[in-house]
Amino acid sequence: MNNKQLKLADLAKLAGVSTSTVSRALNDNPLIKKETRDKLKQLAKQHNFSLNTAASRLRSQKTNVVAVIINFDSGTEQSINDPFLLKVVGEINLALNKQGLELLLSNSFMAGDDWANYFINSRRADGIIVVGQGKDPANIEAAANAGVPLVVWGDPKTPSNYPIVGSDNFVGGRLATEHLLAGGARNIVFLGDPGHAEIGERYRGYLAALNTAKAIPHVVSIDITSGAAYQGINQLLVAKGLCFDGIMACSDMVALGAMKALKERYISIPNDVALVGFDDIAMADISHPSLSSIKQNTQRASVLLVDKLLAQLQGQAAESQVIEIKLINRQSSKG
Amino acid sequence: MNNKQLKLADLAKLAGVSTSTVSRALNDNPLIKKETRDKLKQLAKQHNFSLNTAASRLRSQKTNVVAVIINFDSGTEQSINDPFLLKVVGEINLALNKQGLELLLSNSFMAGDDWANYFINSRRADGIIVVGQGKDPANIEAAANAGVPLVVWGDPKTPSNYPIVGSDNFVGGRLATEHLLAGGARNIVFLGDPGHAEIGERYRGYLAALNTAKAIPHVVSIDITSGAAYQGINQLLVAKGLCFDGIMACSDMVALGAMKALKERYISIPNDVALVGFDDIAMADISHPSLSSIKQNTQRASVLLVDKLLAQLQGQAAESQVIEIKLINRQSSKG
DNA sequence: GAACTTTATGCAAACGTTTGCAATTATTTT
DNA sequence: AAAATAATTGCAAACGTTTGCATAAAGTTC
Repeated sequence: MNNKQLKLADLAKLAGVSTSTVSRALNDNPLIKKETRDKLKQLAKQHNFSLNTAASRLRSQKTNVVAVIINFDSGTEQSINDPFLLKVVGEINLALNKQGLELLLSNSFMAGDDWANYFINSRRADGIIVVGQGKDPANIEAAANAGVPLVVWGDPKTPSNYPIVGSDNFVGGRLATEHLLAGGARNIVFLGDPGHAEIGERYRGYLAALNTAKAIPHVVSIDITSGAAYQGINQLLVAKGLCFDGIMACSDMVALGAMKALKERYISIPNDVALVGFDDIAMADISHPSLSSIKQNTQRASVLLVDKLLAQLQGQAAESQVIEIKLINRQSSKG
Repeated sequence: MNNKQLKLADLAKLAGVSTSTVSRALNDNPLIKKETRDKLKQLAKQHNFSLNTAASRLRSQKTNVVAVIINFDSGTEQSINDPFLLKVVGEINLALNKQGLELLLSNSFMAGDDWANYFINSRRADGIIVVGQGKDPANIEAAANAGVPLVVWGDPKTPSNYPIVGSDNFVGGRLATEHLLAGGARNIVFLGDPGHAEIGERYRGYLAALNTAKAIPHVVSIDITSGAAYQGINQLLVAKGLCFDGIMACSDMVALGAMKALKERYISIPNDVALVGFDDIAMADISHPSLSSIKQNTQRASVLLVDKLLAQLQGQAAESQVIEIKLINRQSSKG
């Protein structure tokens, strides 16, 4: 369309002012008289001008970009398809945009192990949001130690030198388990891998609740996928029969996989086996029977993540923070 | 950690060569002797050096970034939560990474209406991938007309001056409907909004199949959400009773919403009502009964999208391309 | 109305790469 | 061994902003 790309200097010439004035005006610098600012902004819009971010970033040493890393465990089947993690990314995107920041979506494949280097030294981004603690916090710690502005979605109770925002997974696990116990379940299976940070907390909550009720724990350790859950419950049923009357699943997708296995064998939910998931994804409400779940307030979490990152970018400290959780009682468990 | 950020000039001094040599070496320019290249790369790694992308982009006028825009219809409830769209974004991310490109995740809120200006003139990205055609192609067309390298995930049969990669939605709609007819259904409801480009094609495929079979169409137009589908089917049942024996849903999430409404009323699936969805998301296999669906090969599509964008970046033309689809026959329909 | 403060603008030097061209060195040819 | 060619490397000029400092204009105070 434009045969030649307009630059700041051209705009300045058009307006009969210096480039510094235009630059300041477009950045809304109060050093420039209000009416001059408005006039120049108008002119810029009119000529379809937009600043060259490369030049701007080079000079100002600031990118206004935040890298979001989806931190999958390698060797796990939990994939880019996990609806919950993707939902969190979506919410973070909105929260960032609201602050005028952009989102560079990344993963360990691209970023390698040295995140400080890849993102910050290279001026790709000003800070990092990590979604998911994973099993091994080495990369996160290394980045934090290198002084990178960084926040993590994960379990906020984990000791760390970087802020973690997330649900109180221990309480969530305990709440879900107490709910199952209250419904009359005595033999409750924990379905998930306690080796994973957040899930481990949910597991300890589960243990605590069982302990109080003097019930016996039983864990079926699986990947965080519905397929693995389906197989896990199937195998358990084949091997030991219906030896349980409750399942506390580490996520909704996992719960739904288990639900399928139960339904296929005409095991009544919640009468024979009661079931509680975690996350409260859209499908929890749509499944039949609908799935009781621990709702995580991802929207609030995303806003907090961004706030805390912003604080760090301005040189302030930021603390980990727990997000409230809520048990959503649906048909899969006895209210 | 490092109290001072290393730059190319420092590295050059360390190695006793000029900055141009280091620059060329790190970019693997064959002008530099192989062993010098290797030595310098080694040195860079050892000193944890990484290029300043801002400077590099400014000078080379290339960003190696691709903007991905999730193109929601405004006024629609289809949201950032849609698991299918997010899955596509995930796959695109992988495909881009494989080519050494990075993904800037964006949406209409951030980018406004003038995408050429916001992304390209400002040197935020080299090209754009739009996920979803939406109801109104004005923004896409404007960008394409401005000469922006651009590809779209959508219905490839749509006439356009930009390449669209996607499934053959017409054939998909026809296939699904024929499958329902073959199972004995005669009164098949189309559940979805035909005003949306891709869904419209599915609808026309549905009509074609019905026409051949001399069956009568019936459309329930709803938003692309499971909640809307649940309500839509519920209202239909209340108003007219069980006046249908098949549902062709415009997406799996929609189909699952409908399924819930049916199950709640003890309408047998597939005996009373057979059901086919579209997308083949993970939940289709996990729901009970499992959901027959038209599988879209998103992985292949993503690779093609990236290839075609790359072609444009190199000044070559690229054409729209149809991706094969496949009917996945599960329990929700009579095979 | 001179001395001072406040407000508004311009000058010019960065920011850290990449790259056309020139210069040097090594290799081959005559 | 000189001349010609090929293989490496270095010089220095961009790329388009932002910003500290200097300057000019306007307003205030005594």
